[in-house]
Amino acid sequence: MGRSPCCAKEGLNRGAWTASEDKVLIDYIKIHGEGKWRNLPRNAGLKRCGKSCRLRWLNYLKPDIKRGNITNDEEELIIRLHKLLGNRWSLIAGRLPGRTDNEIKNYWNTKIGKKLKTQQCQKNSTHFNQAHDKTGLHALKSSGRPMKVKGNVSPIRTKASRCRRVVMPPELQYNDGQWQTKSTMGTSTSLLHEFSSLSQPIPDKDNSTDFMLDFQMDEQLLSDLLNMDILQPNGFDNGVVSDDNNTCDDYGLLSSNSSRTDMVADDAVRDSDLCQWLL
DNA sequence: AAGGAAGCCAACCGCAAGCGC
DNA sequence: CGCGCTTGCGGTTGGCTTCCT
Repeated sequence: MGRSPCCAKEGLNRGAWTASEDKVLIDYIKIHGEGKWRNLPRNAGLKRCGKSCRLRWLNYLKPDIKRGNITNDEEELIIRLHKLLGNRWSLIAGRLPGRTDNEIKNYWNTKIGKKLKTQQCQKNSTHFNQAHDKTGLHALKSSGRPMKVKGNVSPIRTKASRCRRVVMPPELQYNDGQWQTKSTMGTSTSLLHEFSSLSQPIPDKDNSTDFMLDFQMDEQLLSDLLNMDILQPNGFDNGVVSDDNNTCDDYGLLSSNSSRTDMVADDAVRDSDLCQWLL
């Protein structure tokens, strides 16, 4: 038998939505509400796939969607949340009222990621210049637009991952609801610094910054996380060694598959819990 | 002025979680 | 418990716009 396709591919409109299609969708949802996306197109008389209707509504037509430029405050928040959550755009969007995950994802891919990469490359260039002066790696136009560079510059490729395992350095112990160093057993606040200095790259090149996902942390630690300077390489990722192709790894622009990490605290926190902390 | 490169963003695609039966 | 369906998510694509040479 098999599963029926989400929508019949034939006879459906594709591409950009027209104003009349938008109106039909809006009118239908006004009356019947959201949901039942699969049946919506047929009931509403739209020649669109249900997924397409849902996407159009959620990303564009929904009344509470905020249009217009991302503000500096929003950008700062996105950066911090991304540092904490990785490419979990829906969670990030949940903290930005009126913004959609798609919008934030696009904004990240086109603006923030690039900006951070540029800044890091500029920073690296002071060390990199002497040895790699001819690579053009950090070449920038005066306008700030990156020059076309041949060579080993990789595009930013982030990968979403559902972190189920957390790597903790052996120096840390979980004690009374906190991670503490064996040496100091300090508070979670001081721990942040301790942890930063202790974190090391995983031998099999796991440069992930998302190892903190699903990690059980108290509010104070979360506050520290959100207030960390994203451009401070000595954050979580201190000591992370960039591989040959990715000079900006230590900003968390590249995440990795959590399955490669060793387990210490499995399933410590679910997404919903993380959301609770963020609220 | 024109052609190509890069930027931008809406939309699509495939996968997986969650749910009901 | 297993299966199928629905929904949501994140990565990718395609086309229009803007910028640069």
